[in-house]
Amino acid sequence: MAYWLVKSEPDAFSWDQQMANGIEPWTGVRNALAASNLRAMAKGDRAFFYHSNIGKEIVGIVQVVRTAYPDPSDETGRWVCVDVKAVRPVPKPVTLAAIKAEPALAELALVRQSRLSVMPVSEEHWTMLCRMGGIRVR
DNA sequence: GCCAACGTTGGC
DNA sequence: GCCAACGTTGGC
Repeated sequence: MAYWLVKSEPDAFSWDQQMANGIEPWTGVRNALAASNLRAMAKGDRAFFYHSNIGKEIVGIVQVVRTAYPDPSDETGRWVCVDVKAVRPVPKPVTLAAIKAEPALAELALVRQSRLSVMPVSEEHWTMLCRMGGIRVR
């Protein structure tokens, strides 16, 4: 199982909406690198749900329930989306400031490439971020 | 195929 | 609201 981080501006689509809806298509990705990350997702993979611009923190965890398929919001047919399901909120949201303050997370794509909206997260980073968020791991 | 101009994202 | 980073577009 692989781990990811996906970003959303809460003004456009928030974690509260994700939890209310349950399963939701993750649409609107229009960046080649982010799209290739979407294509690499497998069913059962988990992803952090991050609020960009407002909040700037990891607020929840979702699970991939459908792998990449043509994004219905894209009329050119060139871009893809996946379906994700809300798994659980993060009890103590992990802020960008807290992530930047942790030297072991300096290599995280969220820090290194701030404009990327879909990115992989290593298992080590995933575990660390879960613990920072108040989720017991193993 | 290069690169300047321009647009967008997202942190501050 | 500003601006740095970076992706895209279009002239040559």
